[in-house]
Amino acid sequence: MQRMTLKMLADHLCLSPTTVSRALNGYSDVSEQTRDRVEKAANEHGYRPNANARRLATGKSNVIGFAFPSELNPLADPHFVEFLAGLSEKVSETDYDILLAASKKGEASIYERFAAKGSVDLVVLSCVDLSEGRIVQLKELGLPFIVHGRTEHCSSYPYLDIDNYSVFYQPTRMLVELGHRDIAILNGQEHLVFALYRQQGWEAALREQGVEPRQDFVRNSEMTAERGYTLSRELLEQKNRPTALVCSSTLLAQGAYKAATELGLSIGKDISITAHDDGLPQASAENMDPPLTVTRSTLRDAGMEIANLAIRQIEGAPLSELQILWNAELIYRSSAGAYSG
Amino acid sequence: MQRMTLKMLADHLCLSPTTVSRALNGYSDVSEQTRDRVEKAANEHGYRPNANARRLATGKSNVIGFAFPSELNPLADPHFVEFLAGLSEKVSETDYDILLAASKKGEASIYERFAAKGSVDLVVLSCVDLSEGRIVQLKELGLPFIVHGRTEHCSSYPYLDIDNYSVFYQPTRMLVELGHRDIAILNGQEHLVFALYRQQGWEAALREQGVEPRQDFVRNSEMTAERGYTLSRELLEQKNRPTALVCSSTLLAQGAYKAATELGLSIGKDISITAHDDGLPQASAENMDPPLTVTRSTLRDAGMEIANLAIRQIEGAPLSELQILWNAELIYRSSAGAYSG
DNA sequence: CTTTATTCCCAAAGCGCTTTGGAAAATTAT
DNA sequence: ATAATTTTCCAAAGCGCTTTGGGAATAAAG
Repeated sequence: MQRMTLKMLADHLCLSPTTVSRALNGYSDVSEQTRDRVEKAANEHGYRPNANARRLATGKSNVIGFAFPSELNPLADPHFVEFLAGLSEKVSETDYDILLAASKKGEASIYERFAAKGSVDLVVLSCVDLSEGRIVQLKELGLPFIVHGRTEHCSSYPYLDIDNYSVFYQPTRMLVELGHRDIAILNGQEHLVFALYRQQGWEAALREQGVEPRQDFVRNSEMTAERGYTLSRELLEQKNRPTALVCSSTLLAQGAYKAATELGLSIGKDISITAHDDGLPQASAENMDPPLTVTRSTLRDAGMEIANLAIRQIEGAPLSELQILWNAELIYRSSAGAYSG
Repeated sequence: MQRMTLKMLADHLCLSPTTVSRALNGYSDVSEQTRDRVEKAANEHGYRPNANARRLATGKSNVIGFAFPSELNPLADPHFVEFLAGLSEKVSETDYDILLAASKKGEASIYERFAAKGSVDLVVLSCVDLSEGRIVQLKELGLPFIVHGRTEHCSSYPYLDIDNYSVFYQPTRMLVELGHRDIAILNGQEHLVFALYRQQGWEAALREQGVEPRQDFVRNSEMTAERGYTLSRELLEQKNRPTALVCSSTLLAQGAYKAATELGLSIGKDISITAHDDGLPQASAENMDPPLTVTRSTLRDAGMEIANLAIRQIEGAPLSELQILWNAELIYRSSAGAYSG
């Protein structure tokens, strides 16, 4: 079966391709009557404009790109996958698509390709770290982008981020007020921006109460249950063990639960545990035993919002509307309790 | 900075666009000398043909599509993610891209869009189930596809699959020879084709030795550690419990290990456990304690091979070269042992 | 009834590439 | 020397769409 083209449809309707195109694209200079006729015929014949022809004509691809270096496969990280799920769910409600590109030669080469080939309108950046070369490169290439997260110079580009400072500030402060002094953190990898901000939030909350943050109570690692377990064992087996653990992910907290349990510590009594909850289905905070105190902000929502922002950016929204900071609220559950000296 | 076009490059070289295009595309009717000159200039100026223009001209998009219904998000399944990682890793070595599309209205609507818009050369199907409507639809649409897995009428389309019959036949047979009679299976969801074939392999291995397969020893479910745990508890707590468990995934086996351990059963002695090993990094069979006996065939390799096949298919390889069946070898480790009545 | 707006439609010119079908120049054959 | 090839290049015609810049009706205003 021959694919239906604009011209064929036009011939069929005894109209010019111009008019059919304009009718379908909602221009006002076509009568309602013809527009109806055109739309009906288009539906009947299952006509869809050829994507590539349209892209060539408009210079827009309606594609959102996502690149990653294949060695550090983000697909292996449930946090990232959850984000991507939100992104693609939202994008699929629109006429945009998502292009995935992995490369052994790093993202830089992909962006360069994207930019030169024009196969993508915008790229989404995630897992930003402190020395974010990608942003510089994308600016040079003139390839629009949106960042999930922020770097230091975030004022000049669109982003969506959560207030990571407060993500650790809030639970730490709460724990201090519950009487805890020895509060350790299980954080994400230290090159990641969010991890830095979270650590700062933790330090600030402690210092406010006159507690000097102990650097030996800081752990940075991949956010998996396994690592959470290992690091928690380390921390909790010391003689001067922390009485509370603030984790960057519910996965880390899962590991912490296991370690605490093995060491015979009662969670919420002998040891208080909190985490940031990204809404991973594999590690739901409320179903843990005991239920886990968290700051919550789901990655799925973030993915969806990034999709919104991306599309609005492509359609020309001003920068000011494309910089969003979400707050994560503290949800108290029984995994945290008063210090029992 | 203005994007470099073919025409600009041609002007710069005092050649016609035709010649430049043909030089870059390896046609033989351009002298080696000019070809060199063209290639050098193209590199210098970072010229890449505009993807959309090329697509329009050639009618090929160089894009491999992947669709999924957004409610049943395959990204949540580590098995699928591992497959996708392999796929994208391989694809990224070529000039192809991967388009991801999620839809609430099911894959059907996506394929229809893909076909009508011409945004994709081929789609990859995975998680095929018995009543595979997608295949019928794609044939009708004339949209090329390749299947990871098979259905019953697999002779007419390209696929890559592993011999799932033997995936369960081999370990079951081995277990029977070790003296086991009561062998239960923890299989994938029953609507999935691979689960069916595996079950048949299990049944055959039992019947060959005169053991009638017990239907109450069959469990079908999502392949997660949690489900593996629950189902194993169920099975092992019965009075007439199975003495061996054959699992469809190392994740299920992880759950089985936990259940067995909790019930005080020594793995490899009181209870033998085997699994199919998809090569998930989260659940490595050799690192389990005791090391897990498996049939192994990694999903990452499958993803890479599907990428190869997809591209060869697009480039016109005959069907006969595009139907591949892999065997999964049995790797014996100490999680399985002789029946100790 | 003319003039000025409005409404509705379309011819033609691209978008940036590939491909077809020669043509000119350089080689080889006669 | 001319004729027959071979080599090397290019003009022009698309691919299927959007957009520009009118033009022919029709309606409103003078």
